[in-house]
Amino acid sequence: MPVTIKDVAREAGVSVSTVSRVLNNSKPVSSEIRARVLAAVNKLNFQPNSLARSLVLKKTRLIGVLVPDIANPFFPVAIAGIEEIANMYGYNILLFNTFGQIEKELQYLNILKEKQVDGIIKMSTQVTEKHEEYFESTSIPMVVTSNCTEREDVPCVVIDDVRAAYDATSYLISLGHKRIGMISGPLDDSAGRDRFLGYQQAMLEHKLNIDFNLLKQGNFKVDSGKKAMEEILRTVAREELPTAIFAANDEMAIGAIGVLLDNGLRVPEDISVMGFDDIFIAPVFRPALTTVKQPIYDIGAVAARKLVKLIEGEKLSETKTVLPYHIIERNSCRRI
Amino acid sequence: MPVTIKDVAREAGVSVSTVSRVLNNSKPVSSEIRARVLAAVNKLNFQPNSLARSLVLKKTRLIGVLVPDIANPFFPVAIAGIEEIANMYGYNILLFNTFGQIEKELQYLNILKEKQVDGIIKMSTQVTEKHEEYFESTSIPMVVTSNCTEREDVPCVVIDDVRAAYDATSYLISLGHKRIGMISGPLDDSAGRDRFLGYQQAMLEHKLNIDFNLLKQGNFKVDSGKKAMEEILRTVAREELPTAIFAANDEMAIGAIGVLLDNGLRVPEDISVMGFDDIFIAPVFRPALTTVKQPIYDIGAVAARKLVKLIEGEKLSETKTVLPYHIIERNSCRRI
DNA sequence: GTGAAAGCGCTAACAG
DNA sequence: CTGTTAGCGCTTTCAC
Repeated sequence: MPVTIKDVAREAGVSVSTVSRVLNNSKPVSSEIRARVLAAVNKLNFQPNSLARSLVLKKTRLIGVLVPDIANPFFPVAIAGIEEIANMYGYNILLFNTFGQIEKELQYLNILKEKQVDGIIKMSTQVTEKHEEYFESTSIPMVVTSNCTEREDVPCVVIDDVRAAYDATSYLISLGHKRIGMISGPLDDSAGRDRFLGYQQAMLEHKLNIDFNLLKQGNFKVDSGKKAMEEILRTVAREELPTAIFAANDEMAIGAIGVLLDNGLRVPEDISVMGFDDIFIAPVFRPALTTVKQPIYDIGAVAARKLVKLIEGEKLSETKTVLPYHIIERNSCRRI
Repeated sequence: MPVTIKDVAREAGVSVSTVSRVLNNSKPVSSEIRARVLAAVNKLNFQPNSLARSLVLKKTRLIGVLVPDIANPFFPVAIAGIEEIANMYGYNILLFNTFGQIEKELQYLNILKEKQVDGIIKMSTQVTEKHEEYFESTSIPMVVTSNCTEREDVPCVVIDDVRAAYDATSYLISLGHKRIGMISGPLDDSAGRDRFLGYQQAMLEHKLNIDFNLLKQGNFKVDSGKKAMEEILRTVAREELPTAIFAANDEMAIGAIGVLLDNGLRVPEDISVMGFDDIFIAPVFRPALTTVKQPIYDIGAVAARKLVKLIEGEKLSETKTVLPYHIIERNSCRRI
């Protein structure tokens, strides 16, 4: 039913190869014939079938993107960055939400292979043995973000989460805080683990005691931040409360602040709270969130740029790109 | 290089059609041969090339999704709904960010056609003549959200934005407010237009004056809410200030509240602010946002369900699905 | 410059 | 039940 290259050829009175040539500018075609072909294309409103094209070219101009949780405000921004660059180079995005489930991710990785995507961007979460197998078994270029593996051959774009968390914690310490709690992310997630490591490192290095009662693990969502804070409030005596809380992301920080406020505690007067990411809400939240700003959009954009290079066989100037972060001082932390 | 169905056939000592049959369970195959084929598939780690498959089947199991702005927290949640249902039925998502630009959207629509997607979900923004042409020219099933057209044949899933905005405004009125301003969305966006209409309707019906100085247009982003509020503050005398502001979405409401707070005005004591959408931040924001809750995830899920039905030739029980909304009373609006 | 024909990897008649 | 074969719509040698 749809019009094919054959129809165009017939209409223009030429061969299909000629049509293909003018469509792709792959070989010189006399201007007279070119015009006839173009006219036919227009008249029939022909649109090439990219499946057929891809099948012979072995190129789909498709990039698979795996995110753990698209509803987490971090990822849409990164995806926007990916999309923008990908589009610029003529690639489109096949999106998969893994819910952080490793089996789902593996399953999707297989689908991506079947769909013959030209490349894959895998955002955060862990890299398991199964992944390693996958890396071995396929030659689809892949770049990962927020999580460099030990494998030298898998390019990645990250920030230095450990150092960022170290700096954030040190910032809190420089403000005079000594009892600093942390609401961490899941420890099987690299960002979760690294940020916890950074916190630990800073505490240790400053000879500050880590009170395990002030340590809670969340899942990067608002609710888990709430729960963590509630638990701290419930289990820790008033006078033992931390003077500062470092949350592994802004969402959890916001959840924690809500609970604090609801319990008549003031932020930052009674307790300082520091976030991580600097999502859109951080500057407008009250108190405006003191946080670690990640170049979220750029993470996506750089990953996409890297992947495109990889796909097109260019050399990467560096396989691991570390992007800068900044501590943004706002109003949720105070000097004591 | 990659292993094809031919390789499997050779390995198993059967014909390609037999391999195809066991892979698709399309025809009975003796269990002995089936086992041999499966063994070969495993041994060679064969993965069918879905391009070739799609080319002959004329079915890609791909759904194109067009969103105006993936960074707007509304859409990721809707996308999650789409993804979940689509996946359940074996479809994957091709994502496009249109930035609200109509030409970009049209361009993407063409790409989707070339990519032979089985269906399209188009979220919000307008439906122009060009779109109409597109609808005419293609037979790809499409469902639109947040924006029903006059075309009876294009299924959609929406909430009644006019009535929701009407109810929201009436709610404010019922609280005793008379000077109610509005920060609307772009009027060429259906949600923007309808919500403004609903506001207008409620005001008129309650014989309340609409002060044009209290009307500002934003673009659904936090910053535009800020700007709108700043402008109102700058141009309107203190004693003429509205007692309530209705923002066309939560982001703008949050932006507005920030400006109010920064200017020493209290929310809701001095000015009430009502939002729309109930994005994740609404309940945790301070003051917790009084808003109109849309079933965001469901909008995506229902749209996807509808589209799948359409693709698979099932009858739709209704072409237009109107989902319920609810006014959520929290702390950003007060009775005066 | 242009056309004929092979083939990308798979499915689905059509025979047997 | 199983194999042979003809395409799906396109690109690309290879001749002319």
